[in-house]
Formats: sequence, structure tokens, C-alpha cells
Amino acid sequence: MPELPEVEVVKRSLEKNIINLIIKKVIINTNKLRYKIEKKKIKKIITKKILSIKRRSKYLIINLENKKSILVHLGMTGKFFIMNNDNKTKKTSFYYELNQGDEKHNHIIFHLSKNTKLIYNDVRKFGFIKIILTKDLLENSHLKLLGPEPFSKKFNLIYFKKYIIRKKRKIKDILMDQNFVSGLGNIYVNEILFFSKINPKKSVEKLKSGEILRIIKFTKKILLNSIRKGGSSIKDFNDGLGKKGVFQQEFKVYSREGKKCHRKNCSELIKKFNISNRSTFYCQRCQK
DNA sequence: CTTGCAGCCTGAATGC
DNA sequence: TGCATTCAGGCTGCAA
Repeated sequence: MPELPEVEVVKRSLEKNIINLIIKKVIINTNKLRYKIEKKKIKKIITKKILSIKRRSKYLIINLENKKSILVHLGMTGKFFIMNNDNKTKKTSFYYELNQGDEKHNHIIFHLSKNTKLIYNDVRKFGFIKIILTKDLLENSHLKLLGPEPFSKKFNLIYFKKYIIRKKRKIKDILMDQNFVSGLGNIYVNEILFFSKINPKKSVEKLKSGEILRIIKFTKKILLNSIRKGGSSIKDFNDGLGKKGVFQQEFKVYSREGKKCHRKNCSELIKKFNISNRSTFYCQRCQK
């Protein structure tokens, strides 16, 4: 599932592969992702050059020369493939593999110059692609209310304390809230709380400064580490039908229900329960 | 204002 | 074996 690190690696892959290329043609195989594709707007980006790629939270922004931008969210299963003139499908990130039969879910295909194709594939169609004016990005409803990026200086102790004041929500809930801090999803939040030794159920009003500082520190550390590993695993843009470029992510708690806690000298089994209808994994001995 | 939750979608895993 | 059900997940928009 693409969270901030996965999306960041897509961004870097796209930067390497499609900058300065021109959009020649766009094939729409599936008209409706999360939102209906506006064909009129798609028409207007034909012949335009791709100037830059940005990321905000889990969103990708592809800036074009005609003052328009393509705003992309990958949802749960969205992924971009690149195809060059060798006709081999290549991955743009580390969170998925290439499989036979993927083409079935190739919903949108951008034909670019230099015989390059950018393919949007999405099994569950939770993602979306919208064309908007670049100048309207900041006011866009998807982006407007997003909290600070986890790496930014704004995500600090003072901000944290101010946000949670008089709130009684669980810490896991707050970390999942994109308006508090943007880019985290269920997997990384589980991991962050394990490393921070905080019980996901803990009410934010009970958090001590030291605990908050741990959360902030590990958030940055865990995300950075994933970007680094994931980025290096696909740096050669291998087609995943071989085994190269596959980075098996290792999680400490996520999806490890009933397995032994990885912390030294702890033999507790990882427990699973729901918070806000999301799977939550933790070690009840290590996380208080 | 804040918080909670249904619904969008498909395929894999599980249940009977 | 095969059919039916459940689960996974981010985000929006509405209800309480």
C-alpha cells in the first residue's frame, strides 16, 4: 500500500524517466477510477511537455508546460509502470511486483515522446487522476487541509502539543489523521508506535513530552529508512519479472499477529485489534 | 466544532 | 470442490 515512502520513490522514478517528455496521446481504458476521468481536460494536455514531478503527502503532482498539473493519488493499489522502446514493463516503486495479467488493470496509458509510455494500473480503482490549473494546487480540496510533511520542521514538539490539546483521541487515530501530519498510513503508524514503545490505544492527553519526542523522531527515521532502501532496490529499473529490484519490506508488528515480538529479551506475541476499523498490531509488553 | 462511519472496488483468503 | 462471505485499505462526505 503506497504511503509516503512508496510515493516518494515513484516520484523519483518519474523524475528520472519522464521529465521533458511530451504527451503525445492518452488512452483511457477505464473511464471511472475514484472520480470520473474528464476527457475534455485530458485532450488539452496533448502536445504538452512534462516539466517537473512533485510529491505532497501521498499525492503526486506532474507539472506541465501549459500551466496545468496532473494530480494523482494512488489509493490502495495504484501503481505506475514505465515502458520504453524495448517494450518491457518497468516498476516505479518497491511496494509491488510485476505479474502476468497485470495489463487487465492498465486503466490509463500516456504515450510520451521517445517512445515511452506511462501506464496507470490500479486493481481496486481507489486512486484517481485529475487535471487542474497549477496555480490552484494550494487551494485544491485534496491538498488544502493537509498537515505538515513528517520531515518538515513544522512537525515538532510544540506543534504536536498544540494540536492535541483538549483532544481525547487515541494516538494511533491522530497519527493516521492527514490533517495532523500528512503521508502516514496504517502500516507505518503501527511501526512507528512499536519503535516509540507507545500503546496505539493510548489517549493523546496522557502523552508525555518524552513520548511525543520519540514518536516524532521515529516517524522521520522510519520513513527515511524506507525511502532509502526502497529507492536503492529499484535504482536500476529492473523489470520485476526477473527477481531484481524487489525489496521485501520487513515490518516489526504490521501483519505479524501471533508472532514473537522482535525486541530483544521479549517473547511476547504480537496482538491484533481494530482502531477506527483499521487493523492495529502491537506488543502489549513493549508498548505502554 | 469534533468525531465516527458507510461506501467506493477487486482479489485473496477463509468458511461451510 | 465450489460457492459464499470476509477482509484489506485511503479518503470523502455526511450524520451525530
